[in-house]
Amino acid sequence: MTTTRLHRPTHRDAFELVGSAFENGRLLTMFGRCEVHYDGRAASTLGPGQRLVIYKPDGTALVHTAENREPVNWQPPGSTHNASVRDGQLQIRSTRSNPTEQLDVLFERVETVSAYAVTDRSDLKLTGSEEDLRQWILNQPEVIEKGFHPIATERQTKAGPIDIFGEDTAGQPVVIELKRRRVGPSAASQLQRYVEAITTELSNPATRGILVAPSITDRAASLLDKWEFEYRSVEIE
Amino acid sequence: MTTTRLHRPTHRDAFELVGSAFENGRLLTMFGRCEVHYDGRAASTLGPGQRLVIYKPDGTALVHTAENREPVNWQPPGSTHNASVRDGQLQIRSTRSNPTEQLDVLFERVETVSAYAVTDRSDLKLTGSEEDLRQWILNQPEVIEKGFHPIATERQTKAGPIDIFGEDTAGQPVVIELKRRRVGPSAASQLQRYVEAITTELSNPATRGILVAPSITDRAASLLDKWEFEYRSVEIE
DNA sequence: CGTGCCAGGTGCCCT
DNA sequence: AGGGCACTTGGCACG
Repeated sequence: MTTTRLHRPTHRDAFELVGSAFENGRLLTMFGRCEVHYDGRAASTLGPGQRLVIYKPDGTALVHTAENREPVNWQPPGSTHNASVRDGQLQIRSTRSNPTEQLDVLFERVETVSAYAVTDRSDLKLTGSEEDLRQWILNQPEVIEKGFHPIATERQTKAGPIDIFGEDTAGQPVVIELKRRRVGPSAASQLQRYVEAITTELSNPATRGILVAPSITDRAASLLDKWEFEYRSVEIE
Repeated sequence: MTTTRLHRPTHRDAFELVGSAFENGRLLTMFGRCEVHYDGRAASTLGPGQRLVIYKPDGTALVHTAENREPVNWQPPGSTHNASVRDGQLQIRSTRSNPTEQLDVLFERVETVSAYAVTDRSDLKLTGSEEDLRQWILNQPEVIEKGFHPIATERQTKAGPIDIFGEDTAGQPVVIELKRRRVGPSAASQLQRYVEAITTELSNPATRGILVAPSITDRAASLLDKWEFEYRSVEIE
């Protein structure tokens, strides 16, 4: 049996199903009126209301309202779930350590519980990431400039890894920072840290910095300007 | 009736329920074997497998597997959902514009569909945010240093808004950047941009920069060192 | 609307 | 385990 469902169960019945779902590694969804208390990295309280609550076999807990992509409360993977019935409420506590945090969902009334056995899966293939942008540039270095020669990706520096490190026709070092979408000041600062690290490491003040992105804000542009860095507009394919 | 459920429905029956759920602003959950295609800011394909799919009345779509907090695929709020039956599959397409993107979920088999009417709600109260940290410091400026005098929060500069702007006992300007958790190089750079903006604006090279956070990485510390900025360790309460 | 930035960010990879 | 960073980041507040 791959699916077990209860409609308007007693707390005791819901408790039984929830407990066995946790034991057997089922994916669990619950809908009902509940309040939620979180304490850990921050602390929060969510007053009574109807929510969709999801418990995953990997320890994830999600509390969803009718709005937004983000759960209003959650617990990350690696947590352990525990159900109990007390004071006329079905309480489900999700706990983890490092950092220590716990999520309590207290159901006043459970409308629906469903437990699913998830066996069949396959992985996501995604294109259009920064990694794809990098491959595209490595295959056609001339989109940076004529004669640009890539030497390494993820080249390590004291300031962190450079997306693409290379040389121009004059043999001068070139530091390239890639972004798959419109960038602001932080990307310019990031490039600056890398260029400075390379400049110091190679003792070569002629090191160039190039920011590659589909577009750029005014503030980012003036930062590049100040540091005499360059910008290449590259549309994501 | 607040909840409608179908177990192993025909595509036609599922289509009817899904369509009316979209029309009536219901919260919808579906579990079944499906494949997913996304095209928009990036592009992705998810091969056949069992997933939990959620459609919210605000236009959100979420495709969850049995692992992780994040949906494997999704569509943000503001999208519109549309169901159809074709080629023996139940297709649900979620579309939005600006940016243009679309998500197709193709159910080969629907195990369960549930539509919930969500009427009862209340809002989240959260404590321990950066805003709380700011208020805590404004109430006790001496945690920064004896005689520190806050003048403004969110003070605007050419580089962006300063968390707390103030003066020390010598009357010198002080720029404070707050972080609620351990910080890396980007926070140091952020502080640097603000201090430079203030230094320029006030023509006062004695402007001080202070980073306030529970802890700090080595790289961030050496950046602060280089720029002669200071660091105050403040535990979140 | 775009710009900028926080988030209980999450997830991935690397050391 | 910690560091650094990308992410279809999402969400908010402000100009």
